[in-house]
Formats: sequence, C-alpha cells, structure tokens
Amino acid sequence: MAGVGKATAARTLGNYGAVSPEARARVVAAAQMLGYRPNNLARSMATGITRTIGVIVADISNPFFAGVVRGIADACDVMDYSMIVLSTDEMLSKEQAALGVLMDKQVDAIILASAAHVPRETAHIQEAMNRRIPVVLVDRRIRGRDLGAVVIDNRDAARDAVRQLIGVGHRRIAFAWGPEFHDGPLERAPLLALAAEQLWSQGERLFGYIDALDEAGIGFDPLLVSHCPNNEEATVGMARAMLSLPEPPTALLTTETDAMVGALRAIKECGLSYPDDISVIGFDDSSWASVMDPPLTMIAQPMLKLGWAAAQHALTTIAQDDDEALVQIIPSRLISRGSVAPPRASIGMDADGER
Amino acid sequence: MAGVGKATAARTLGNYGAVSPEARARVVAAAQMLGYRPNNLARSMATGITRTIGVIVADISNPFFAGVVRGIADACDVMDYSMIVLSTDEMLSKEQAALGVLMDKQVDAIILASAAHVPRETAHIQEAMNRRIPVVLVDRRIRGRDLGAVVIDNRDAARDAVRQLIGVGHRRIAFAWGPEFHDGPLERAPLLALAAEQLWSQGERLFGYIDALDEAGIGFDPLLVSHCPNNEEATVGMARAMLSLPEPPTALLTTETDAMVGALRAIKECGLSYPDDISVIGFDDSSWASVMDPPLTMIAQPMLKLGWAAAQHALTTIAQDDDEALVQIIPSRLISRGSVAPPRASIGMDADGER
DNA sequence: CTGTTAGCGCTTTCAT
DNA sequence: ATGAAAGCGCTAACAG
Repeated sequence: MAGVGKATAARTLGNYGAVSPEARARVVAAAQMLGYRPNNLARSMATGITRTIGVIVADISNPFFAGVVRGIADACDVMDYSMIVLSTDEMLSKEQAALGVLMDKQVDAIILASAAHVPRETAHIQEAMNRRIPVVLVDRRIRGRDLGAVVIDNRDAARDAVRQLIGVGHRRIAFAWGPEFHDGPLERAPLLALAAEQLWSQGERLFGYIDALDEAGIGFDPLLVSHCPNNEEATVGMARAMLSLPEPPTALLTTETDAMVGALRAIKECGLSYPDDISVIGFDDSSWASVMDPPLTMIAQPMLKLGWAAAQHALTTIAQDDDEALVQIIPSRLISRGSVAPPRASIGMDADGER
Repeated sequence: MAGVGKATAARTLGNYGAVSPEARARVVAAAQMLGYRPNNLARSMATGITRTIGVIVADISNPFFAGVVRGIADACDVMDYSMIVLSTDEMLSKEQAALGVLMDKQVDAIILASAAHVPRETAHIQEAMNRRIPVVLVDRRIRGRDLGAVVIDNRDAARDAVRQLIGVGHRRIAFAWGPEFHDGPLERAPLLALAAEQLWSQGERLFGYIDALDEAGIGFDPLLVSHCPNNEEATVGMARAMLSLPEPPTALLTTETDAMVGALRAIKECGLSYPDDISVIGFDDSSWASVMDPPLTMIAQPMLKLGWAAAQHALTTIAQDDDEALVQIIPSRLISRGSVAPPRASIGMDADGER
C-alpha cells in the first residue's frame, strides 16, 4: 500500500536499518490507515528476545511480595519490559514448574524469591542459567550457593531489634519465626543447625536474635523460640503458650505479619497489654501498624526498592551478559513507635483490658 | 536422532495428531536426552494462541488488587495459562498503553480493572474487542457501557453498612470516599451527578449510602461527605474536619483502607475513641482489622473469588468465542466486630477508654 | 500412521 | 537506501 518492498516497510515499522524520509512517511501513513500493530511474537521469534521477564514469588497476595512485584513492574515499565508473575506457595515443586513455564515462554530473565533452602534443591535454577537465562534472587539468598541477589540484611535487622529490646532492659525475649521443629523446643546447637537449613531470611533472623543475646550475655532459652503456623488459631496458641510460661517473656520479636497478628490477639486474650506487660517488634511495616493503640514498632522492608533493584540487576545482566553473582543489600529500617517499653521492673501490677 | 520425520517428532512433542507407540517412545527418549523444551513462541506464532492473559489493575501492591490477581493466577495455574500484570495507577493514559502492550503481545484475553469512568473513555477497550480479544472487567463496571464483568454489589454493600449504623440509632453518618470535588461540599443533586461520572465502584457506594439515608428518612448533609486524598496527612485532615463540625457525625463509613487508617488516626488525635464517640465501618477487611482494639467492623470483599471468576469468565470466553456481556456478582460480606455501637447521645452512658 | 510442504510475521544477510 | 530471499521453531494440510 505504501508502494515499497516488504523490507522497507519492516525497517520503518521495526525502527531499525535506514530508510529514506519519503519512504518512511509513506509507510507510516499506510500503517496508520491500516491500524497496523507489530506482532511481537513474530519479532521475538526472529530475534530471540521477548522483552519479558519472569517473576516467581511465594505468594503475590502477600503484601510484602505485592510490594516487591510492584517495584519490579515499575522498572519494567521504564525499560519497556513486561512481567509474568507466578506464585509457589513456598513449594519447591511449584517453583520448578514455574521455572519451566518461564523457560518455555522464552523470558529474557527471571527474578526469583526461591523456596529452596539448600544447594541440592537448586538444580532447576542451574538449568535456567545453563540456558543462559539470567536469574536473580530477591528477598532470599540460598546458603552455600553463590547467586546474584537483592536482599536486606536480615541478620542485622533482627539483631538491631533485639538490641533495642535489650537496651531498655529486657532479658527474656521471645522469638516467633517460620520454621517448624517437630521434636519440641531445640537447644542452641541443634536450633542453629536447623536454621542453617531453613529459608535463608528466616535463618538469618534467628542468627541475628542469637547474636544480640550473646553480645549482651543473655542465656539462650529454647522455650522462647516458637514456630508460627500458617493457621491463625494455631498462631494464637503458639503465642499464648509462651505467655503462659512460668517465666514468661517480657518482649517478643516476630518475623512475620501473621505472627504479629496472632501475638497481639493472644496478648489480648490473656488479659495482658503491650507494651506494659510485653514489648513487641515485628518484621514488615504496614499502614495499620501506625494506628494500633499504641502504635507498633516495626522493621520496615523497602519492598519497592527491593523489586526495583532486582529488576535493574536482571535487565542489566541481560544487556551485558556478565556472570558476576553480585549481591546487593538494601537497607531496612527499624521504625520506633510505641510498642517497646522497659519491662516491669517488679512483678506486682494487675491485669486489665478485657472485652 | 529418533529416526523419524520432523512431523512425527512434532506430533508427539506437541501432543497432537496420532503417533505409533514405538515412534513416540523413540522420540520421547531422544527429546529427553537432548533436554528438549518446546519453544512456545514458535508454537504461538503458528497457532495464534499464546496461552497468556493480560491483567490490568490500578496497583498491584494494593492488597485488594493483590488478592484479585492471586485469584486470577490460581485459575491460570489450573488452566495452564500465564499472566502478564500491569498497573495503571488509575491513569487512563497508562491503561491505554497497557492495553496496547497486551495486544502487541498477542494475549488471548484481558482482565481489566478499568480507570475509565464513562463510555467516551473506552475507545481503547473497544479496539481490543474489535481485534477479537475478549475483555472482562473486574471490580468495576463502566456506567453506560455494557461489558462483561465480575464485581461485587457495591451499592448493596454500602447500603447494608449504613443500615446497620442506622439500626443502632445513628442519624449523622459520614461518608469518606475517593472522588474529589473542587468547589467544596456538594448538595444532593450535584453530588449524585458527580458520582455518576466517577469510578463505578465509588459511585455505587455513594448511591448505597444515600439509599439507606433515604429509606430511613434521614436528611442528606453535604458536610458529611468527604474526599479522601491519597496523601496520609491530608486524609487525617479530612477526618478531623468532619469530627470538628459543630454537629459532628456519630458514625463513619469509609470506602477505602486509606480513609479508614486516616480516620482512626484523626479520631485518636482528636482525643476521641471508637465506638464510643463515633462508630466506624470500612470497605476491605484485613487481618489487622481483627486485632484493633476494639476490632473493626468491615465489609470484606472476596478478592480471590473475584479474580478466579474473572479468569474463568475470560478463559471460557476464549474457548467459545461468545459475545454475551454477562455480569457476575460475587457476594461481599459485612463482618460485624466491635467498632459499631449506638450513638452516645441517644442513650445516657458516660465516657471511658483513654490511655 | 507418517513424511512432505507450506506458511505464521518478523528480522537479517546479501545483492543491487 | 532498497528489494529479494532465507529462516526463527513450530503447526497444519495433504498425500501417501
């Protein structure tokens, strides 16, 4: 219709090669008229580039990952990429399947919050890399596997939070995290061993907790470390159990929002209140935390930044095809609000607050 | 390598046509050895089917949309589809661009939480449909445009909530929603007109509010309807302004989480407390709402179901290529907790609850 | 059941 | 600067 050869049309429409102004004008006009839209599929097939990246997270409906994904999306938007998102529910099998899907869709790179804990669970990642698809981890590294990643310093963050607690006088500090131990409370050594085989972020947080205890010379008490089940009821039960100990904790650090919500409910159900009876700090800030009464001291993770940086990392890796497994650490921030107070020096006040 | 023709290999690998067991076995073995993976791009190019759907929402990091997207992802997972997600930040221009991207990527269908308010803003949607790409709306319809959609009954939900408030004796009920009016408070008629040109869900909620007022014979007061700005400070200011009215509201319905958070903060800053001084109900439940003290009465939207149903709708439309613009209404649920109480004026009770 | 032969819509040499 | 032609990896008719 523009009276030019197929190649010339392709050149102007595809925006490559050299075309004379007149020819270009005619082609553009014709394309306009015809409502032409390039077929990206065909282009990708010819070039081997899809301008699409794959994102695999535990659960896109989790506010943390939703934030990370938004960060990735923002970077994609700027760089003119699209994003396919898949959730694993923390299941390795789903993660493997997801990677397969992404490889089959020929994505240019993959951003992965892996459910893998240890190197032997990473064959699928290796396969993607063998196919020359850049993989960058986000939120979690994999212990013993040297992969590019964008994370926060979880150990540091947890250590800081516990220091804060210790700083105002606490010595019995509880820790509610994700990993589960079937054989009841674990002594220090086996617990550390367990942590080293768990999700990296969770393990790091335990290490940070113990670091702070150690540096303050506070003895480790197995009873003060609990698993926070996914189920709401059970989470409340976990918190109640700790609060009902003969020598209950005076402070609590939670590594997940669910654990915090469960703990708050347990505190209320036990007729206690924070921070008077127990101080609390949790991972992952939310707008709600600031309207709680009193407002919650929280460790805020820069979700958007994590995602943004991971995407940048992935996209530049595509461009320059380098193999450096560099790890980027984004700072997290402890937001002090009202849920931390000195422990009751002396036991001798009564309970209040029922509904 | 399997000693068969290209077509036979393709047939077994592509899983179509008929292949003899022996041939199939040899091909499978060879593929296995070679680590063969189908190139979906090529397949899509040949068939015109990508097994990918596009999803456009206002903001994937918003917990509501994150939930909807998860619902879509679940359906996709089952049906063996992938999902490309794009955010518009409620900007029509971004939505238009997003639709363009998806069309160029040849997605098989599009699920859209549109930022369009009125028919004249829907040309881009029409274009996608002209290209025979099924579009199904989620969360919001577009007034005056008959498109397939999966939504909740916002009007009903708001009406119910306000009825609840009226039921326990409230007559001065405030309403904090999204739309903005530059010329100060609006009388009933202009407000209704405005609502009809706003985001469908927001408009419906206002209509529901007014419905309930009307049926109880409560007069409409322009001062009790406020815009909730995106900015936290400003939202608090909005709530404070209403609380400082000569005749302040005794109850408040918020249509967004932000508005609720802002309102709660304003209530506290004004030295008031809920539900004693003011009852509150908000749209969008969250795990936090149940640990507030007292816990918040909320309208829970079934986010996963919305997404799931929208995806089902889209995928079946692909399959049968029908044009029925059917609208599916998913029930929402008012979860009564402790933030609603009779207004203090009507019964003689005294104040309590400071800290 | 199997092999042959065309494309799908684009990019990319390679001549001209 | 432009056109002709090959080919990306697959599916889809069509013969055999």
